[in-house]
Amino acid sequence: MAETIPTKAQLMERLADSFSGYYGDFSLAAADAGLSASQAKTLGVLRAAPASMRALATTLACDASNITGIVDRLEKRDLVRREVSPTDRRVKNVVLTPAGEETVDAIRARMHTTHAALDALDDADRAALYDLLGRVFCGSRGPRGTA
Amino acid sequence: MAETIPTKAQLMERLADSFSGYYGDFSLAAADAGLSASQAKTLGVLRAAPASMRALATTLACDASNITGIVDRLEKRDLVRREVSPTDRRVKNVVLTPAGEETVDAIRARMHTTHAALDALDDADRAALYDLLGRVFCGSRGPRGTA
DNA sequence: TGCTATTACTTGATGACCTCAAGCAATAAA
DNA sequence: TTTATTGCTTGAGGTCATCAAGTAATAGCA
Repeated sequence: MAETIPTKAQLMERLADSFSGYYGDFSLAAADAGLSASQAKTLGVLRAAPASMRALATTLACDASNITGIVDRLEKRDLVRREVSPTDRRVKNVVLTPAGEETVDAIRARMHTTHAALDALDDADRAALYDLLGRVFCGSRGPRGTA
Repeated sequence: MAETIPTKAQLMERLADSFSGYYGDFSLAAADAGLSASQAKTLGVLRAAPASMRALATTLACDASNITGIVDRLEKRDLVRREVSPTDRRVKNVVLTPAGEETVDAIRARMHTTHAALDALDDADRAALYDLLGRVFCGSRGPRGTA
């Protein structure tokens, strides 16, 4: 199993390649839905829960003014809706519309390369990958972020 | 170890989160070097070997005309050099300059979050992650792409 | 209460990114 | 040679991304 142990540089290289592959699959799927990668990424964040403009900017690690434009374009397509917060009239919560939800699901379903690759793993491999990624990128351990 | 087995949807979600985390770390490191993520990604591809404009476009999954602009800007900073191919005068091979190599290495070294996370893994975990990523995204199995 | 931050969001300017359509030069195919 | 293909660049048009500046609402404090 543990073949020869990769150096850290090799691991970094592989991470770069992996994310390159994932990104390609993702943006192709997004393009199929007529969306840019940034737009699709934004929808993905909102799939979990609505978020304010500020929260989106933080999550997506970009300037708030950038979010204004992205949400403008998503709203123009009825994939998303701005709702003024009832508790703080400065903040606008961005909510996915039903069409937006469908779009996210469609994009994820269309990531054929990634799906095919995951299908090739057995349960133990999937659990291991999930766990390792969680430890590396999310600081978690179990499938539910078991602290 | 194999805790409860994650569903495919959970795995997809985690891949998205992981990608997000990696990308954030990467583009921050690139910004430290005064480069955009696309420019840094291009330099990274060239770190392995020189490539023609066409090859870069294919690898980065974008239009060839896009590469023209990116390489223009990299060349303006002496990080990269265009060399007319001796065998086909249409193609231009893009080669990393010494400054370009230094820059790639500096960016990779500055990915603190990722480095810290990898440091927290033991040898077996690293080997497992390397192997799993290879199978999912590169269709390979061992540290050397053992076919 | 009223004054002063601070915060959330938007706008406008500027530059990079990205795609498409069109064009030129060099090579390949007929 | 004639024709097609390939590699790259240019230009138009739209998105992405940041910064600086502005408006509106909230929070902190005398």
